[in-house]
Parts: sequence; structure tokens; C-alpha cells
Amino acid sequence: MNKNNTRIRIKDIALQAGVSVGTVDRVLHGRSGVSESSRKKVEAMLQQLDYQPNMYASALASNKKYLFVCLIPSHLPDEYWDDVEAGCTQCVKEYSDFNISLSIRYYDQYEQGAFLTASEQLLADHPDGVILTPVLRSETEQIVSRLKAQGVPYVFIDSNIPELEPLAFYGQHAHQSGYFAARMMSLMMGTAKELVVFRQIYEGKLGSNQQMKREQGFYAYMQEHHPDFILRELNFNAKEPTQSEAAIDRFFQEHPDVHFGITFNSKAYIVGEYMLQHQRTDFHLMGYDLLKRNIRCLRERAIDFIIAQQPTQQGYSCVESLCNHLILKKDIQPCNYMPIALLSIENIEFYLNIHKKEYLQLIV
Amino acid sequence: MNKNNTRIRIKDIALQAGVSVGTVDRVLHGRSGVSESSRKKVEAMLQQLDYQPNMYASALASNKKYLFVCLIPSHLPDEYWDDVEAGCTQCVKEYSDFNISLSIRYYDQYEQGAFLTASEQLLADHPDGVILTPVLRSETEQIVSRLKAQGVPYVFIDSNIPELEPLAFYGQHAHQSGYFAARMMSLMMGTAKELVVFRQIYEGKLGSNQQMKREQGFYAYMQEHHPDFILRELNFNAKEPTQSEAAIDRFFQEHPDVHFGITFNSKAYIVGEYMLQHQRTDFHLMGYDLLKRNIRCLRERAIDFIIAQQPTQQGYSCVESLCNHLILKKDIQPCNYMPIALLSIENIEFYLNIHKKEYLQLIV
DNA sequence: ATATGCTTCGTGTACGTGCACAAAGGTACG
DNA sequence: CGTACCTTTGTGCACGTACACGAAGCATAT
Repeated sequence: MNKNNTRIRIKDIALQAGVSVGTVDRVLHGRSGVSESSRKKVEAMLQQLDYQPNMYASALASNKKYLFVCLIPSHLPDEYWDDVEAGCTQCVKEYSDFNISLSIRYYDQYEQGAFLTASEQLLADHPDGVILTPVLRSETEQIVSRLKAQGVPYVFIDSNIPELEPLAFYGQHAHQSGYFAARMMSLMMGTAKELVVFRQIYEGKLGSNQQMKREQGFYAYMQEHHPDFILRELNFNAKEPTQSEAAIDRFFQEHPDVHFGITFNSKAYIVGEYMLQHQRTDFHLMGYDLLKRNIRCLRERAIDFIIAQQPTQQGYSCVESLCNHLILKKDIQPCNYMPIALLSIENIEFYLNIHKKEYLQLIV
Repeated sequence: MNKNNTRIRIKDIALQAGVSVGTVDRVLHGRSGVSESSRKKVEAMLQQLDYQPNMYASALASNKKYLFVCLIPSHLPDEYWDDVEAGCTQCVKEYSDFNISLSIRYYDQYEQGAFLTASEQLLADHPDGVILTPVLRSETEQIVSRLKAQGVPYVFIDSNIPELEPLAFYGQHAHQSGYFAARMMSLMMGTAKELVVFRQIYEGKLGSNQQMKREQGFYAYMQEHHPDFILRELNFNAKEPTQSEAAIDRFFQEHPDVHFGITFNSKAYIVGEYMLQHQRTDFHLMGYDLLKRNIRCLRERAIDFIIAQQPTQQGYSCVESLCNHLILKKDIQPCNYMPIALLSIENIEFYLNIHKKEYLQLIV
């Protein structure tokens, strides 16, 4: 905007610099065929008039199509990745005037090599931008190096490997969220000193990196502030969900005085639903992620607090950052931690309101 | 998008319907001069091919300028309204390619009639969209009726009067946030049963509607869950901030056993800074809003929890909703409650990250 | 002097939509 | 049958930018 409240156009620059719009265009895009004297005149004018290109006109004129590919673990409905996906597709819809499209590729996160196979297919799509989760370091490194060679920007979602220099990262600071969870847990515990950590064990593995980091953050806080607390552990067999009830039964027979627990994965509902079924209201539970079953438990007071990591927002931001980078040429913040949101029955409606409109139950 | 992955244009509709683009254009804009038979053919094609106009091309072609006016209380730097303003201007910047501009008008919220005077000036600007806070019912009604008569959309920020039918409302559910605060307070209190509510009294008035609603929500929760609690009150004279310290001194002389307190306005730092100065670490405090002085208190552990209401986000959303309505012709959600975010020293950095980049202290 | 090659630059058309204007067709009236 | 007038329709230019094409200018070679 200049003093007349009208926007500076290429034409204005050309006029003031005494050249044609074509020359200004060449300077703007760093193309060859401009004399040193013209280039200097144009650059001076661009600076002086603070030219800001109209990106919408630009996108219209260039008439280029962009294909983004998102590579995420295959999942069932009402799981974490479902929300990530929803956020991505919503953003694509909102930016559809820019001729962008999104192809989502899935891989079995428990199958050796599935990630690499899916990556190959991804590369074959010749995408203009990529969204993926860097789960395994070496495998991610392989695909990232090829994307980098082709100049294709890639965004990391959920977890980050900064050394691989993604265009951007969107996810939660897992360690700190566990640390925060511990503070809330200790507040909730009052004078109690014993709690249980519920875990899902899959083929001897303790779950994703994110989950492990949360747990570490939790333990760190407890060690710093409450070294006298007794932290028990109950490991579920993730492959045999039907055995969970028996495992919980056994645990409480052994430890009847434990009234507080937390899960660092999104399956708090397993414990919550157990409590509902057994009509126990004396057990206080925390967990992660706004799955429908978790929300139900929260509403029925079988879960006290849920820590949300805004998966929908993450997905949306990932696609948006690719648009901003490729089309609107904006600068992108490389590291974007999501808020560590604490949800209880008292404030949850105002979080669902944002991205899950269908859930909204207005509190009047 | 059709099956060829190319977007349906007006030209495509015209071709398929056997008419010219001018006729399609007339149908799209509901203008006169179209025969019944043509209209039907075109409408059928629009439906069949699911035509979605390219709003960026549309905005480019119409070449219209939009003026938005925002009417908010005059304020000092580092106050709540400062963030609202920042959100508005940020959004204007991001949508600047649409030829929008924003004029912010201020009024003295403590001066009788100042709101109406400012409203008159606002109307004289002939704005295309308006953002304001409906503080006083009757005064707001006056200006809103004139805006409505002129067909100028208006958005309410911070608080809402649904009967006045704004295009949209962005703000927090004040009662529920107080209710939520009470739950957190009672968790924090453990076995204690006594707390103090700090207030700012200005010429006999207890502060804004929002503040009163928060307090009501707080009391409601306490009555439901902890009717045995003793809630004391300490009223500051808002006009004489220098007397605050003496007032706090007096209060604690009278009530040495009170270790918990809350403010429903944004001035928790008054109490927090008192505690820092007197090196008291045995008092636990809650408050509202991410003012710099509150953030400092939180970081130095003089405030335990702050409830944020995302003023920057509110301002941003207000401007965005006007753009979406006027320019992009999108449907607008009329009632938008902001998340009731609970911030502590453990998670605050990830909230500042979003809108107050300058604060960011990365936790690694 | 003409031809060739290179650099530098301006012009024209396109993107998808909005809108003004003109053209075409129809009806009514003298 | 011609004119006037209205309704309906098509055409063309504009918005700001991208890019292809060709023109102009100059130096060197023939």
C-alpha cells in the first residue's frame, strides 16, 4: 500500500523505473536477460515502493497444479491419525482455488519395510510437497535425501528430526507434555503417593518415540518434585485387547490402594471403560488424545483429564505450510510446537468446537 | 474438480449449457435479464458439475476495496486489547491481497457516552464490515440497528449479545471458564478450605460483564462441590493502584491462614508481584490473561495458573470472518467460543509460541 | 554492405471472473 | 413495413501477474 491506499503493482514499478513490465518481471523472478543498469533501477524501485506481489493474481497466472502427498500409518476410524488426515483434507479444500490436490498414502507401522515401500510409491507420484512422520531415523533419512535432491519440500508431522531439516515441523513437545501431565497428576493426587502407569506392549516394544518421551517427562517431574511417590506399571498386551480386563482385575487385587493412573498412549478408554463397567468412581485417570471413546469417558467422569495435541490442527498446518511456501512464497517457521492443552469435562466442549463441530453440545 | 482433475470454470458451464459466459454470470449473481429456459439449463449444469467459483479470480476481477472498522476500548500497551488489536492487524496483513484495510477506533470505556460518540465516527467511515464489543446493551443496540439497515455486517468480540444477531461472535464462555477455574483451584487447594477473591472496584462497579460471569461460574462450582469452603474477598480501588500493597498487607494480617487466591480480571500480577517482593512462596494464585507482567509472575512461580482467552486469535478470527463472508462468500459459524486454556509454567511456552513469537524460550 | 549471433527489452496473450456495452431477437404500434 | 422499445444474449475489456515471442540494438564475421 502506498499513501493513496492503492496497492503497488508491477506496472507501477515499471513506470517509475522507466522499463517495461517484462523487465520488472524478469528481475522479480531472477531470470536472465536484464542489463545491470536496468536491474539496479528496478531493484531500487521495488525497495523504495515496498512492492508486495499479489499472490492470488500470481497463482492465477501461473496456472500451475500442485500435488501434495501425505504418508501416514494406516489406521482405523476414530484414531489419532484419522484427525490428522481430516485436518489435511480440510486445508486442501480451503486452498482448492490454488489448484492443489492431496494424495494420502498409508503404511503398516508394525510391518518391517512398509514405510520404505510406501516411500517409493510416493516418489513415483512426483509430488510437489510431502508430509510424513519421521518414525525411524535411517529409513526417513533415505527418502528425505532423495526429496532434497529433487528440491521437493517435506514437512514432518507428530515427531521431529531437526537434523533432516524439514521445511517445517508440527507436533507436540512430548517430553514437556509428560512433565506437565505429572504436575497435574500430583495436584490431583493430593496426599496420595501411589499411582499406576498403563502401557501397551507390542512385540516387546513400548510404543512410539513420542509415547516414550512423554513417559520420560512424567518420570522426570516426579523424580524432581515427588521422589517419594510409588509408580507402578501395568503392561497390556496390545495384540490381545480381550485380556485387558483380566489384567486390570489382577492389578487391583494386588494393589487395591492405587487410585490414580495415566496412559501415555491414546488408549486411556480401556481403563476408563473398565471403571464405568465396574462402577468404580474412586479411580482417577489421565490420558492422551481426543478419541471418541476417550471423550465419552471424560464426559462420564471415568477420565479426569486428557491432554490433547491437536492432530487436526497439525494436519491443517502441514498442508498450509506447503501452500505458503510453494505458492504464496511466505517464510515458514521451521519448528512449531502445538499447545499442550489440558482438557476436563469443564472445558472440553470448547475444544471440540474448533475442529469437531459434530460433537458440539453447547453449554448455556 | 471433475474427473480430469481440472477445475470447472464458468466457461465450462456455459459450453455445457449452450449459453454464453455472460448468461452464466448473470445466473450466478442472480441478476436479471435471463430467460426462464436459460436459467434452468444453467442451474442444472451448475448443480451437475458442482461448480465452485475461483474466489481469488473473482476478487481480482471485482477489484473492490473493503474497509473494516474495529471499535475497542482505548488501552495501554501490554493490556488485553493490545493483543486483540495485534490479531486484527495481523489478519489484515495476511489478507492484504484482497484490498482490505482496517481502521481502529478507540473509546474510553469508563466515560459515559464515549462509545456512542465513537460509533458515530465509525458510521461516518462508511465501513464494509465492523468489529466491536457489545458492552452496554442499549448503546450497542442503537449502532447495530443502523448497521443492519445499511446491510453492513458486524462481528462481536469478547462478549456476545446473540439477540442482536451478529455475523459472528468470538470470545470465551466466561461463566464456564470460571467454573473450570474453580475445579483447578479446588485441586490445588488439597485439604485447605479457605481462599480469597481479589477484585478491582471502579466507582462502585465490579468490572466488566465477562469478569462478573467468571466469578459467578467460580462460585457456582464451589457451591456445588465444596459448599464448606470459605471464600473471602479483597476489593482493590482500581483508581488508586498505589494503595494495593497496603490493602494486601491488611488482608493477610487479618487472615494469615489464607494461602489461595484468584482474580477474575487480568491484574493477577498485582498480587503476584506483591508475593515476589515479600518473598512469599506459600501463596498460590490464579488469574486471567497473558499480560507480560502475568507471564513474568508465572515464570517466577508467583502465579500458579493463568487462564488464557486467546485475544490475538479472537481479533484474527473477527477480521477473517468478515473476509470470508464478504469476499469469499463462505458460511460463517455465528457463535465461536474460544478454548478455555489452562497455562502453567510447564506448558506456557507452547502457547506463546503461537502468537507472541518474541516471547519464545525454547525448551529443549 | 550484408549476414549472423548475442544481449536486452517490450508486447501480447493467458489465467478465471465481473461487468459494461452492444447485438440480436421479439413485440407492439403507427 | 418501418420504427421504437423491451428482453435476452453474446462479446470484450479489465483485474495483476507469468511467460512466450519477437523486435531492437550492437558487435563481429563474411
